[in-house]
Amino acid sequence: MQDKITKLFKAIADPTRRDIFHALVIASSALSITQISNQFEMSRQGVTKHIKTLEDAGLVFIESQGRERFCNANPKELQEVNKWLKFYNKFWDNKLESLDDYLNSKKS
Amino acid sequence: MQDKITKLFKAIADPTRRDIFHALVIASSALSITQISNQFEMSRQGVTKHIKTLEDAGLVFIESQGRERFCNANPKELQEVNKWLKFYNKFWDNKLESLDDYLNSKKS
DNA sequence: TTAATACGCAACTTTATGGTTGCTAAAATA
DNA sequence: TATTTTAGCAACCATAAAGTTGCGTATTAA
Repeated sequence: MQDKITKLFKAIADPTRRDIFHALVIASSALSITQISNQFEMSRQGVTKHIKTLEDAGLVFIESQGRERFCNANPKELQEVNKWLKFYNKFWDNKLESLDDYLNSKKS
Repeated sequence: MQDKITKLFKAIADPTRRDIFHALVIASSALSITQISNQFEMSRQGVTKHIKTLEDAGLVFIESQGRERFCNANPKELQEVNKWLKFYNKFWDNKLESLDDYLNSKKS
């Protein structure tokens, strides 16, 4: 339905999902769905949906253990965002050499 | 209604808007609404809406000249995304020192 | 001054998104 | 075994988002 990078951008475009993701990143261990939803003023189902979105985007992975599902952040996936940004960095970064490089590569 | 960073993330979460933004970044000069919409298989109004979203996010600024409205990319605004990413970089970057720094700063 | 061009505004349609509740099933506990 | 806990699934609702068409208006060109 949607390409990977779009899924990723959409996942982090929602403030609640950024919060959930952040909670998982700074957590010292994996958190169950219930543990996460207790931290938010929202139904468990609402949280579950957000986690599904994060999972689809590759930002979260889940390990089932008995009846519980432990969620882990996968911040490495944000490298994709970083890659996307990299091209545009040339246009605002202080390292103007990069822009030069880009312009030269365009000519050749 | 929405905070700045959310607007920014939502703006770049749409593939068409990323395309429009990209077209503006690599354009050698500012492009009018009509010039942009000619590059897309979409009505001019559709493009106008996207540009409004990009403008609200600070990614595009417009200079009116007569009956025309010339659009310019403002890639510098992506610094905000970069800032947001920076925190999570610690968790996947090769520079593990940064992670160390972070963990130490947590303890103290 | 007439005609064409560039554009905004408003209304409307469709589909996505964010969220809810109710129910069911599996696993853990008493 | 009976009960509580954890969580998925499905249906539903409200609002937002993506896109369209039609129309009015200012500016430029003929």
